[in-house]
Amino acid sequence: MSGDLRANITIEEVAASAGVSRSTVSRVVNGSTAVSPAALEAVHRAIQELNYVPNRAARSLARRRTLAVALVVPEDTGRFFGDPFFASVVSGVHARLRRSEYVLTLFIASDDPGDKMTSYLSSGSIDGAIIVSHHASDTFVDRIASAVPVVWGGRPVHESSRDYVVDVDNAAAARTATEYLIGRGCRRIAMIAGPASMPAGVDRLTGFRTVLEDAGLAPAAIEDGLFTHAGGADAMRRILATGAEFDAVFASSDLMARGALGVLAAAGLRVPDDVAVMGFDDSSAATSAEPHLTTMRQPSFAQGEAMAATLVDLLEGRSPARSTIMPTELVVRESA
Amino acid sequence: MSGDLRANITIEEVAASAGVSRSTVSRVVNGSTAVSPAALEAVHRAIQELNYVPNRAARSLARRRTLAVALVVPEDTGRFFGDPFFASVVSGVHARLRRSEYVLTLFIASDDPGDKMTSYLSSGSIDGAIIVSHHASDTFVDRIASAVPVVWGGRPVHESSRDYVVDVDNAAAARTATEYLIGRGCRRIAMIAGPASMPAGVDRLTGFRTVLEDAGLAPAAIEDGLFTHAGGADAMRRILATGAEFDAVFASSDLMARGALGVLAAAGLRVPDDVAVMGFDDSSAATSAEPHLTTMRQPSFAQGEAMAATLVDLLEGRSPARSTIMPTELVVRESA
DNA sequence: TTGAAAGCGCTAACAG
DNA sequence: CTGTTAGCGCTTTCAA
Repeated sequence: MSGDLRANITIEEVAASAGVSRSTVSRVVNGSTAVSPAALEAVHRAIQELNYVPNRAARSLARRRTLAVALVVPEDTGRFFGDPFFASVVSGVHARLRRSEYVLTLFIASDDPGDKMTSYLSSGSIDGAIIVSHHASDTFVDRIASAVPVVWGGRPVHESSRDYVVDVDNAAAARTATEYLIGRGCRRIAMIAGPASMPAGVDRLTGFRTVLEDAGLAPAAIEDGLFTHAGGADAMRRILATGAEFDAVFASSDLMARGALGVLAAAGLRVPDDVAVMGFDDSSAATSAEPHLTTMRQPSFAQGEAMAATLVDLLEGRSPARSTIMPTELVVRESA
Repeated sequence: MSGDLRANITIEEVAASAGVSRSTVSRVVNGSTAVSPAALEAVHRAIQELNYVPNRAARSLARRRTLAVALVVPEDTGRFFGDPFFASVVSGVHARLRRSEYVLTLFIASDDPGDKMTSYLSSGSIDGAIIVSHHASDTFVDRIASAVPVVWGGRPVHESSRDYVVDVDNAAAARTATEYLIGRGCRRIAMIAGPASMPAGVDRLTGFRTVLEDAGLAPAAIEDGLFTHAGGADAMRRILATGAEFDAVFASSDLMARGALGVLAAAGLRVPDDVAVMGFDDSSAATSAEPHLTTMRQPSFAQGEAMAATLVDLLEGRSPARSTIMPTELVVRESA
């Protein structure tokens, strides 16, 4: 059993069964139009009957493509896997890829220049990559982007004209969130921001600041929550420790908001009565939080699908949009 | 750029450069011993100089193997990605695979009998699989296991003599945890268990019950927390709602324990003063919880490595142990 | 519209 | 120990 070949039927057998040549079978499999209806029909029947599935290695070899794309995850896997937002993005990527001929390989990238990453990439193990969560300090992303076509989930730290990106308008979304808080009567709003090394973190902070400024308000506090649960909790503790007064906290991710919630509860503060809490993402963390989070929804699954679709288009020679901006939406629940 | 071939050098060029035949190069690449020191040396130099990396599709085609293994994730991705325990397992799997010739593909499996999963598996897209988080109701696992060699992370629901599994002694670990709680003076212990459809959930519950029985104690309550954060919180609420008295709660995972912690705090109960809380896993959730969780450590990264190692051995014709039981360890922090 | 033929880059007998 | 010889299963000119 171990590793041996399942005697799959080949294109040759399909051809024989359909009474045509290999070439013709190949043509119908690959959707060429130059096939007579009769042949088409015969081949389809043969494929059906024999349950033919093309051998991917052979195709790959002949076409000089790997038919695989990588989902690039930073070596610090907790950063990625810890956030339910990404679970949903991955589902979307997978869903779209499933309808394509590409498989999704998991690629945990490290910044160690000594690792075999580059040789892996250039050995043609991958036709393209989707890079989702990266910091300014991650140098591996450049190595990857220079080796294969890349689609970015969220605008990259170093933007270049060759980039393809799927994103939301983070600044606008943060503005909407902040305006909601102000509309609700909050005046001393603290922010638990994402790291300054990540575009999403920066853009949301910018949106927040803009609205506050326009309203003639000053941030009650701003702390980096690292986009993690623990980081959000720590940030909340730091804000509490400063003794600053605040009637709301806006966290750049639901995960951080949930971390903050725990600290707030431990400090005896009521949400939303004493302090309103606003999240971002509308990931499953929003509804697993207590109380449920008011948040800005990102269409995570659709974002994943869009990333995959963009990459597939790119690899198949079509010309996808360089930038796909997905809509966000305010979701009001209990926390604010 | 899109999808085109990077003109990689081939085995032929290496052979020419080294002054030997393709076969000899192939032999050294594949570690055959039957090569003269001189040839070995020459080939190695040529490989180095030319920066040769074998084409994986060609190898795959010739060897009739895909050189890819799948990490099987249940369609409900949140179940998997939401738990930091798995982030660590995946890292371990990846780390081990990196030293092999296999790539890791992500395979989101569904129970939909109509999907193309089976044809995917039998089209030889994968040489083997690692299945990590599955319920009794997941039927896809059987389809996978009957198509390719499988290594189970945690004993499978339906055990068969052909299985290879990497696990911890869940019952023993739960016993240790429970004994610790009793030793600490707790007498009314509630449990937030994993689902009855998952072996790990069942085994831990069994361990808990055994110790209680031996001590002449009865469980204060038992609720299913679904191995999720939200499920843990809900379970805690249910326990609170019954009005049962308890001085400790033992959760089958850190994630559930953290969910419970939030509810406890909201209810005004002090941990560990009013109630001791014990987790399981020692994942990052243990230290992102407030207070930090006392828990049973599982060597998650090593478990991942062991799973991958077992699968690689299997695929390469070696005979790995059918069962690898990894050690657990009590980690005392603040919560109990 | 179709088939023949020539590979894609590598492995694996089989001789020698 | 090493080279020769066949493929692995599919795509893709090139003629017909």
